[in-house]
Amino acid sequence: MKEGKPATIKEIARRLKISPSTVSRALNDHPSIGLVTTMRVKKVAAEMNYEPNQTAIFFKQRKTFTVGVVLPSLSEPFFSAAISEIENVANERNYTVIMGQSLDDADRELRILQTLKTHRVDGVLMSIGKNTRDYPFIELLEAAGIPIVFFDCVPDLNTINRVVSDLETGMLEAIDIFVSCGHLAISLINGPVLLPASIERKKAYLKGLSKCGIPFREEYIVNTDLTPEGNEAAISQLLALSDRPSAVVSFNDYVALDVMKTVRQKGLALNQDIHFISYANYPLWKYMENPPMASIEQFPGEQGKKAAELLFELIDAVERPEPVKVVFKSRLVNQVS
Amino acid sequence: MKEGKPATIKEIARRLKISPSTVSRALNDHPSIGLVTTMRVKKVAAEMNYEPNQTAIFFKQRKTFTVGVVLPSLSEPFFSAAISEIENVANERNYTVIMGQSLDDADRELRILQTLKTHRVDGVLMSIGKNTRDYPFIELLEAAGIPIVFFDCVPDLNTINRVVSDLETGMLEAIDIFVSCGHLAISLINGPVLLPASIERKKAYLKGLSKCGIPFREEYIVNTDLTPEGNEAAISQLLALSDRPSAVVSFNDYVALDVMKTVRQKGLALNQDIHFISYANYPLWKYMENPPMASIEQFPGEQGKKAAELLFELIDAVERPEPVKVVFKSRLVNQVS
DNA sequence: CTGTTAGCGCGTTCAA
DNA sequence: TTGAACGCGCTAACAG
Repeated sequence: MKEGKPATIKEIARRLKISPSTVSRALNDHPSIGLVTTMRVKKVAAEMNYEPNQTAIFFKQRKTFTVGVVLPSLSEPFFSAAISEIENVANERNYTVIMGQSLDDADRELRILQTLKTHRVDGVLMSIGKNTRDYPFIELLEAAGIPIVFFDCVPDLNTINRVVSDLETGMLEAIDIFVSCGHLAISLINGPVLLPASIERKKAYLKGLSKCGIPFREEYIVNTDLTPEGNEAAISQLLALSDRPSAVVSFNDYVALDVMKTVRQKGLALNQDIHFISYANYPLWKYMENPPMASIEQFPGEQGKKAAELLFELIDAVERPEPVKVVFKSRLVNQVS
Repeated sequence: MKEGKPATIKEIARRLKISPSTVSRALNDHPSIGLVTTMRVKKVAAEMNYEPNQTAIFFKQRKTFTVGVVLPSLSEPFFSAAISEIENVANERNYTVIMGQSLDDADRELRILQTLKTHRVDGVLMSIGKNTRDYPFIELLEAAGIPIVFFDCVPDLNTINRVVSDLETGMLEAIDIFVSCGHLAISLINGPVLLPASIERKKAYLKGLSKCGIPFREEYIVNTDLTPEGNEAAISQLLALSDRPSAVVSFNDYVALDVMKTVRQKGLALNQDIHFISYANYPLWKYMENPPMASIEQFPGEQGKKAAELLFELIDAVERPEPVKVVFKSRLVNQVS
């Protein structure tokens, strides 16, 4: 009944006048231990309020049953949806999850990875920050034999495991539906020019146009730095055109929110004078009076889940397998009209 | 250069033909080691790519520099805002954060706490689930000497450390502003009757009414189970009244979203026929065409931050201090009119 | 089936 | 200023 320090194997061994290893084996249901002694040991263990000292076990087994998750932000809906699923998968397998947020700061990101390494996590899930240019952490973890799976925002390398969304499919669908509604002046409000995510969107946009036989007009692509001001500037630029677009695909729902607000303020009618589709499928559209025509869903939860499952495969693998690439096709959802 | 296993203290000792303990001390800048040897040791350590084995250190020091965070859900904006701040505080102090989500399942919640205990976390931050009726985990952690700080959704006990929001202040402000706008028929859409959060809201609502000299009408309080259907039923009930309310305080923004949608569908004009204020301050109101009049902010980030700081004080404390209770006054924000 | 011994990597006495 | 020895709690190799 002494609540002070939890009992150790040694103590319960002494109490039963048997050896510590027998106790250890009994507690772990080792086949070579007699049923009776196993029972006796377990009984006394319970009485003495025994709890295995995991830190000792981690130390001995060289395994921590812990995975690290590194994300740009924990409060962003996309990532919190992902991490929620990741926690689920880990929980099922009796792993714990350590998390860190880089806040798009490459130094902080690296520091977190360092910490995870010294904590001897068994694996890492990661989505890199916007400002991460090179990836020293890859060989850092590689050298320590810690498998890593990237998702969503991933380094552009073929040598790594990654789960990403294919932004093209959704974009093609979006343009298709715009065209089938009679729109020909279709614009793209893209993110920062250099961002891989922007480049991919632009490529998909161009492909979508050409598939529908719509000529590309340079002035129909504008960029935003993703700040509210940038978003507003971007839409203003489009609206100022002599033949302003009647349909717009925007970088993501956050951009769309700003943009649509500006449009309203300028006295234009949403879903009438001008129509929107954007990436991300913010879950609240359904409550709005004039939501975008549709959203391009990227399935953050599913991505996180898949990435986690992949990671656990790697952790359990004996041989290091070839790098895996899993692609989630983005899809148009929430069509309102 | 062997990338296989990281070097150990022993190895670098052998390489330098000195004792492991000297190496250990040198690495930790022990004052009693000569400057030269310290330098030599550090140099060789770097060469051999030495990394301290944290699991060994945790084991020996009986300290893991890890805190656990247990929340109902990781994907809910309120909690992800909190956890983001918690991670920040922990990161500053070189602690890592393990997290688990209970999904309002009391069993899962308990299991997570068990896990945290066996992982020997140095402290726990927790917001309990809606279905948690009793708190076996409190003495569980108590017995293990693990300090715990509750926040937001906390057990109703005086013996625990907790950070909570005072729901009353915001409610009083809300009713005040409603009244000053000429509303007398002020209604409350509350959550489940038994939920402490509901009870508190009701109490505040009654107090607010009486402060303004408005008689309480039983039929002006309705309850929802917080599902979309429940929310819709609640508002329908109010709208069906012969003298329906012109102002409504709702349990939270999610309820308000459903409710306002229903109101729109019934052809009533938001912010004209009927006005809303709700708890939680969902960050997207500013984008909506007809947002609620105001929101009652509960400061999730600040709560999380404060709770984390409190926890670290407890972790560092030598003596176990008296239970602390910190209250964040809720406040009306985002007034549109 | 069970006990003995050894050691994981580190910090920390105690002696020199 | 340094080294030798020990032990944290547990598991595993090797006896018996």
